Amino acid sequence: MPIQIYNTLTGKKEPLETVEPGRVKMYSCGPTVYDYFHVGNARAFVVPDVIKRYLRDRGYQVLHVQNVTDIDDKIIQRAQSLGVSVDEVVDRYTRAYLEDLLRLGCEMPTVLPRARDHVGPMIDLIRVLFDNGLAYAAGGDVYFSVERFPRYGQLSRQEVSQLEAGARVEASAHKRHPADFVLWKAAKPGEPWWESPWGRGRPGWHLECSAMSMAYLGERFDIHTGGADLIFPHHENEIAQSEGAVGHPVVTYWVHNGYINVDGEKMSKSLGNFWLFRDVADRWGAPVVRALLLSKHYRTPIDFTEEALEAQARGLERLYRTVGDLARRLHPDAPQLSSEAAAAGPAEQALERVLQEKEAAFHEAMEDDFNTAMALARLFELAREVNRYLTEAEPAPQPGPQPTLHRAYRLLIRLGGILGLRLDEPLHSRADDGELLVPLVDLILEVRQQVRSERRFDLADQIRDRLKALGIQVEDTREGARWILSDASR
RNA sequence: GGCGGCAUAGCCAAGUGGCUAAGGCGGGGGUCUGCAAAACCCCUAUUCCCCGGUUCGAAUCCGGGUGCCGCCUCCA
Repeated sequence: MPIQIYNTLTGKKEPLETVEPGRVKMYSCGPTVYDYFHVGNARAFVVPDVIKRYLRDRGYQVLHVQNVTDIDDKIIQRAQSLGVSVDEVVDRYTRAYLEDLLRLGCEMPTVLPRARDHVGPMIDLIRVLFDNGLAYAAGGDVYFSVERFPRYGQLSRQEVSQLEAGARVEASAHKRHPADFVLWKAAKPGEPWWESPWGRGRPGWHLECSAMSMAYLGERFDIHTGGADLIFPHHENEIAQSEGAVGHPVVTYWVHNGYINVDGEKMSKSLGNFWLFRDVADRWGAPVVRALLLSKHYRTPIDFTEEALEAQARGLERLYRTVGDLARRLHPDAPQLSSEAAAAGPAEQALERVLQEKEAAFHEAMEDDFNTAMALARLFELAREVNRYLTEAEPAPQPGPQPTLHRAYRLLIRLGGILGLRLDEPLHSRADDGELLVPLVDLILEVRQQVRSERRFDLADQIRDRLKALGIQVEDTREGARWILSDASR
């Protein structure tokens, strides 16, 4: 079945048809580097990352461009309030962005263009817009004339006349029409500037995405992503600039993710109700944040709460634990299934069937507009089926091959990987996870096992309780004790 | 004033014309276990905000209502 994508431009799900066969070109609006990013921003990074991973799994080669906005009024303000240079703000938060992006489990985009490195192409673009009669200079600024671009409003379903009537359009003495937007902004004293045919200044915010997307992806590309708050005016203006320059549609599918809410209201910098991703990741673990972002369909708003994080953490623990159990069974040193049982007993055949079923269902979910909520549900079902096999159907441990369990393990890892969840890595990790931790805990548990074999259970329990208080959860199983890092507060 | 979205169990959430309304968390009962934890099993929505309509059949389509949210200004 072809992949279905919801297109904001048409308001419908459409089958994916790429400009070039087998190749997807995707542009995503990245961060403005003036602060650490919050969970709302994180969603806008995770969504294209999952789209990319899924498309690649389906055999597409994906070229992904995600910009870094390093020219912006907010950066200038931030530099002033911190009393440091603009360059320093840009440097600091670009670094932090990349760090947090990787921690979120996102792959590096193929290209990460910075606005500062593309002022030349932006100026060229303004020239073309002048040539096409869509731009005008006024008071040192250059504006885009929305009245000269008949298709203005197509993405957000706004009419230019209605925009005029609305109370919230930015007024400016220089604008011919209230909805006109700035392409080039004259520099005030003390602000960063670039030379241009219209004097010293800097490009308008919307311009960079037009210039850089076309620079790396060409005049026609497939997918453009961003948060729903960018539909108007950012993406509307981007369409006006790009189409106004080349004379035809540039982007096929416009994909917008829903907001992250706090107490029913949009999480945003201006409201001050934001949670920085790095803070939440410190406390709950980055995978928990990522899974929560994927637990609802990408277009639906998510209310971000402690309760939701808690529920997500508990669910994920089961998933990770299942994979950990499988890994232990499959370890060369571990006691293994007898060969006759592993060969093709009814239990193995049943499990094989389940693996196929769940894999197909996972794909069915993902190809329907990247329904990660449903895909995640199939992953949970897979884990339960594997656990059921492990607890009910497993015969006495003996050496022998276990192809079904190997397949189960690989499938979980692969499907988890499409969602960007590394199920084979620890769910909780800490800054102080040194080389020492693992052998040290193993040593303690070895001694505790000795104590248990002497049936001194009160002492054994005390060790377990004390470790739990340190965030190390010990579980005794038939094959001995196992342990995971968990949140010490729970 | 214009444009758009949402309303499904105690909580979160998938499902957009027809099989038993996914899945997660929580709760109850059980199996296993020195205990605990984990895991597994069973139970936890006769019904999808309300009222009409279309249809053999609707959570799903149409009309009306109520409530909440968003965009129209920087915002992911």
